[in-house]
Amino acid sequence: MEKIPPRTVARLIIYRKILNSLIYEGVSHIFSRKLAEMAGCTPEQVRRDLMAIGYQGSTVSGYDVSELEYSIGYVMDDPEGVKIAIVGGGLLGRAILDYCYWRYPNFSTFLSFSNEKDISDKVYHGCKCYTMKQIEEVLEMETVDIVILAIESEHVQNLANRLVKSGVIGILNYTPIHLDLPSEVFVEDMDLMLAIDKAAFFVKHETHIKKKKKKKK
Amino acid sequence: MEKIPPRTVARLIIYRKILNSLIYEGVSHIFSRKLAEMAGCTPEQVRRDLMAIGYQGSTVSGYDVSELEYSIGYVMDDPEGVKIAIVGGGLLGRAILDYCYWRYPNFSTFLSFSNEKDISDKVYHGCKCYTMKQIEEVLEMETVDIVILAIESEHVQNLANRLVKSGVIGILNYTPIHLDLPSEVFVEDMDLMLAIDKAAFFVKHETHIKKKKKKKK
DNA sequence: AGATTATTGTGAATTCTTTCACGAACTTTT
DNA sequence: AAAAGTTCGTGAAAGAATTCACAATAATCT
Repeated sequence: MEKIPPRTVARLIIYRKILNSLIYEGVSHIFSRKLAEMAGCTPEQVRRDLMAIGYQGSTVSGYDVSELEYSIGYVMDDPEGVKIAIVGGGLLGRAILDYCYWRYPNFSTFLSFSNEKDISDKVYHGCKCYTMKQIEEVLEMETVDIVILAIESEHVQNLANRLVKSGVIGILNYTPIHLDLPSEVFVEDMDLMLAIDKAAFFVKHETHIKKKKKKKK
Repeated sequence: MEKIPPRTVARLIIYRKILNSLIYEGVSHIFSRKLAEMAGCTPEQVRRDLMAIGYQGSTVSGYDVSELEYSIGYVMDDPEGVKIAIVGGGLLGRAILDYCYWRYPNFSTFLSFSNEKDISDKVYHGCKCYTMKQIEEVLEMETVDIVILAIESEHVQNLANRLVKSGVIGILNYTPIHLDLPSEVFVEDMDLMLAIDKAAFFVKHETHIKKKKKKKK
């Protein structure tokens, strides 16, 4: 399979979420125009993106919702699933855990690490909780692919190094500290303040407004 | 001033955060190479980005940290500041509020709306808290530019419409529901699960790995 | 049964972004 | 004082992503 462009990947994930809710609602087919509208992009993008995964629709009824959902999953999901841990039992960590609890599509394991006494050693939403000291020990037993970092501590870089050494290959970094890690590790800095700053700029400069639709001839 | 490319805006915000911590540490000058390393991008990108805001460095000592920080602020900040409200007093809402409390650079007002009885009518980190019912009433008195949506409710679209009608022009949407709003409104969907899905894909497909540095001749 | 309309798939054009490559300015080394 | 090494700024090339525009197809209307 050809390499899928990153922007396409991001949108495919969105389409998939929409398709799943359409399945739930009992919708059987959808046109690129409608899907684009629901996803917040253009119909052309939808069609190009689906080209990338080789899914073909019909000019009559558009795309078969279930089939398409399956096709996206086929291309994107790893058959072994993805194992995830959350580090940090504060407000944010627990918020994310709650969030995941309600709708985790294809992630097999969840683990949680935290220093908070009342959280460690419990099972929360089916998710085993440990103390931070146990990280190495636990990751020795259970493989974890992605760690969600949601702590306030200063020693995040150190912690990240420990995680990578224990076999973690992806980090979602909710701390405001930029992490420097080997390039094989996927790191996404999710700094909440940066998102606000960005919104502030675009709102004030009106740079985000799309150009007008051009007239039909 | 020429329109600043969106990617550049995103990076400028990152540079600025770094520059502020450098100021705090007493560093007076920095080279594009170092700044790039700290920001996770290339020196060429740094130099191009700074071109976009018309800041000139020196070939000898690089960029003056304070001056550059000021220049970025001059281009990006609205002199009137940005007024922000958080809707939702659950774990996520409070996490974000805590987060903002520690480091809000140039946002003037914070308001918070929530249904939780024990949160409304309080002042939290200097942030006035109201019930959701008071939204129109409060927004009539105080302008709010950006709202951070951090609720679990189903009627998010409705709520968003109300907010926009009350003058809100930007929304950071932490709910999993895609919002359909007039194109003048800046909306960023921040669905936490999508971030995980994306990480899962890139981790498993190793698409994120940069190509090797090429040899010097 | 022909004209009209809607939709997909996709080459080609366009726009946006990154990277390359090198001149100019200055410092340090030999 | 010449050579070698930095670094910045930037034109130009390369690479990605989006958008345009239209052929192909099938349904519906007149």
